[in-house]
Amino acid sequence: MDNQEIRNAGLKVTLPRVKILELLENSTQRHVSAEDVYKLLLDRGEEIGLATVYRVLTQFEAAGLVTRHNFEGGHAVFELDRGEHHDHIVCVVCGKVEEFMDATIEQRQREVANERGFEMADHSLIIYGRCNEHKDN
Amino acid sequence: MDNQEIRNAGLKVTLPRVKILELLENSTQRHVSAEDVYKLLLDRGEEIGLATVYRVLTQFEAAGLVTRHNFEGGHAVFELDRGEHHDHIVCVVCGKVEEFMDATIEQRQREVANERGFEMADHSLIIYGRCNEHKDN
DNA sequence: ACTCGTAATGAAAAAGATTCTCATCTCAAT
DNA sequence: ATTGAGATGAGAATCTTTTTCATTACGAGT
Repeated sequence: MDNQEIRNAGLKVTLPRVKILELLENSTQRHVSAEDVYKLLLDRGEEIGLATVYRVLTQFEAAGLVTRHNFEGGHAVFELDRGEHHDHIVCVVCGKVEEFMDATIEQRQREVANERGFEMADHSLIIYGRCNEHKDN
Repeated sequence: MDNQEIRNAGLKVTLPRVKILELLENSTQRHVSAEDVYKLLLDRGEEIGLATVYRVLTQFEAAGLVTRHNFEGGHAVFELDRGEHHDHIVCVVCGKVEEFMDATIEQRQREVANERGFEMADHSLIIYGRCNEHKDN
């Protein structure tokens, strides 16, 4: 379970780390900022310092447990890695985020990289648009 | 020339705006942060306040003159729009940035958005990889 | 060219996000 | 249980960006 994942990451199994990982697994929000994590933990009665939240999230990222996204808004959001890769589409009006995976795009990205002598390691694709409810505005 | 572009954006033609636009056109760096712009202007002997640089860049973005990128690093970078849209491929070893445009990917993005009830307004695609000289490492 | 109202600027303060410092505490190997 | 390395918490510090507000500059109309 959690403890093993943390251990595998080469980190000591501490209460803050366990609680943060639990929260990421159980939260209804898929994309949370450090501040979000801090507050959600408070709601659950866990008083874990904000600095620790930042530290742990950064460590989880380095360990490949979570991914950090630099969406717009001046702050990073984190997402628990669940194996399956996907990209994001964000509503510029309400901020709603949906996920998608498109084989054609994935394939072409790899080709584009190769054509330019690059070996693709990773990529970040975010589509911005107006969702159903905000197409007018 | 510049003045007209600024006027077309619905902005008054002021010295700071002209100087910043000039700098973006002549700079060798394609991607500059607000801080970069501020310092490059200082180097040229133009003392324009940092707050003004932020304001003007934001206005230029709203006017479609420049694009704001949220690369990693905790700060935004701006790039002068030269008409032709393109995405970026970044070498994770040396930081080299190349630009590309792929019609297939562009097309699929629009389709993916539509399939999900979104109307695409913009997108950000960054491929990370190892360039020619760093494929080993 | 001159006047005048509006919009723009600069400096400093404020706000927001993230990192750092350091004294204290906790995990886990012995 | 002991102990030392690593982790934590609180607050300070740093960095980026925005806001405030008094002053200044643009440009429309004369």
